[in-house]
Amino acid sequence: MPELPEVETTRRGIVALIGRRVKRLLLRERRLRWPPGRGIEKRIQHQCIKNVERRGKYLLIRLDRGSLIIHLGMSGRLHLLPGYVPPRKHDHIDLELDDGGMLRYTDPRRFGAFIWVDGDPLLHPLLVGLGPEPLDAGFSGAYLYRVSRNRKAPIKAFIMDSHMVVGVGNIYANEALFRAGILPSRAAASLDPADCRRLVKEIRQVLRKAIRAGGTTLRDFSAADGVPGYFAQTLLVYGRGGEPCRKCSATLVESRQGQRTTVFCTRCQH
DNA sequence: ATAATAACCTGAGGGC
DNA sequence: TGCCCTCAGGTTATTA
Repeated sequence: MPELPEVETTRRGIVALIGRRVKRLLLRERRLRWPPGRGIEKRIQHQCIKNVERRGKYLLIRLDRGSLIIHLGMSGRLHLLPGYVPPRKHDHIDLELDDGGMLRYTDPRRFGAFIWVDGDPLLHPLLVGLGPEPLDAGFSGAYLYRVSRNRKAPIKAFIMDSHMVVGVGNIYANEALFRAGILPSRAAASLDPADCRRLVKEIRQVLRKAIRAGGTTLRDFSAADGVPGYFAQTLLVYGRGGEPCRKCSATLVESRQGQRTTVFCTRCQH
């Protein structure tokens, strides 16, 4: 479900947690992609929430003596509720606050994660090897050119690899490659410095615009207050296979690349 | 080390 | 209405 813009939208929707205190954690289902550690309920109880951050597609909720690492997987959502609401199917975790509010974690497919860590969350094995944030200065054309040398993998798979750069999922990989005029199937190493500069520029731009729009809502994504994202109206290729290219009117081609639907224009992308 | 595939899950939608 | 198939915004583990 969520790529970087949707996770960032979620983060902004839950910053109101800061300064509030945990009354208790209610775990109805612990069979997630990475299960919450044993004893998480006891460890988090009565702690004050200090900050709400994001690293790639991970949300980091920092408390007095430790942090929550939350990943939404494909179908995860977080909702900040002002008071008690009866839980529905797939409402796996409630973080109850001492003022009566609660943060509810919902995830039908259970590909997500809700983990407690005592130490620095950035040193957790899931986070420690991650590539640069795409909106930080460390993600530059020069960087992409350097790390893609001798890499035969398709450039689309390459930019979706979180060890190269975080936050780029299937929607925005398709969109950025179209905007940069680069075919998704090209070997990463075949990009020259100008290609890399263009691609980095378009990745950054499309992510920034999507954040501004509140993310992309295709089926079920919404911000923590329930408001959907509006970036779907801006998508140029994703979900448009067989339809005319918005730049040149040629029919967009849809194929499958590494189990992922890939859409591109053979006239605009080379 | 790198690249390709399988695996983890549930739900929605299409064809019959 | 039901059954079977495919697909879905992610990531790791396993295999060559």
